[in-house]
Amino acid sequence: MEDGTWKAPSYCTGTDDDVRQWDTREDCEVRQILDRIADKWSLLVIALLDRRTMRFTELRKEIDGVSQRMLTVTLRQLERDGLIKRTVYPVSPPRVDYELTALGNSLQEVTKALVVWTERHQQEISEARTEYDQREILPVS
Amino acid sequence: MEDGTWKAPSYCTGTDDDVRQWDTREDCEVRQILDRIADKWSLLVIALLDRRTMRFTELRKEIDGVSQRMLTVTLRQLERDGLIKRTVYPVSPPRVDYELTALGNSLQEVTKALVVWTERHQQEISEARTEYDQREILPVS
DNA sequence: CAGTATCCTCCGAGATACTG
DNA sequence: CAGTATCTCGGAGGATACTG
Repeated sequence: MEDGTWKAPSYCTGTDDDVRQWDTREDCEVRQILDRIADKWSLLVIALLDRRTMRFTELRKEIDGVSQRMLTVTLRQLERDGLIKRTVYPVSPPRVDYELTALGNSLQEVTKALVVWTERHQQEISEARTEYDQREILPVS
Repeated sequence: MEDGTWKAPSYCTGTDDDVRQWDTREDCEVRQILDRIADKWSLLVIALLDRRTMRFTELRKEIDGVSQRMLTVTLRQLERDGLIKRTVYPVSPPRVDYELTALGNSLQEVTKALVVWTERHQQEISEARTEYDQREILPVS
């Protein structure tokens, strides 16, 4: 941080069997970016913008439960991180379009895999929970 | 919810060009699971358990900043979701091992991709932020 | 329409103390 | 060692009102 020395990537890629060494320091960049991506709304926004341009109100309508403020905050953060592009048309009433950048699109492919995984395994998770909860009720034989 | 009717998958897989229709309802299962996975510590725990068995204190040492309580809570949730297996050895002092289940391992592959993406693009994000912040300081020409 | 600007609430998460 | 049991607090996020 204080000097300009090269910092090794935190997720070291050695031999294929050794891709496991983590930088889990609280202040490391990966943790920070991950926290941002994995927040309450970002994943949803990124998924919805997949190969689509959307306006503010469109996004608001699609994402159940998001407040005006939080959608704005989320969009600003994503824009700041270079993941989405915000285009303002100087017309009245105002019109603002949001779309993924190339960077955002590459992230979208990864997060989509996460969503698809969740879709595909929600049943298993649901069953595991039921089983776990029943064990809790009857801990004694 | 109240009836037993079949609910279509929220992430509809129609033709390959149409994989975009989301169920973004607040109470939908995918949102709930995603919120769980994307919480502050789960991703870290899952990544660390990649092809490894670890004890409680080991995990605590590896994950910078996690409190005893939050590690316990996180591990319990992951166990409940069927993602990790908890093994208690009845010895003194107690010994508890944590490892991924098959389900947990399949998730790990997906989340690893997310971490790798973050690693690979942190520089770009960092630069985008700098540029954005400088635009903010000088909004006028 | 697409936002800001405030105010306020709630609970995720940390700190601390205790235990089988 | 591997946890529980409490208490506490900051800040993420919601509600509402206003505006270019």
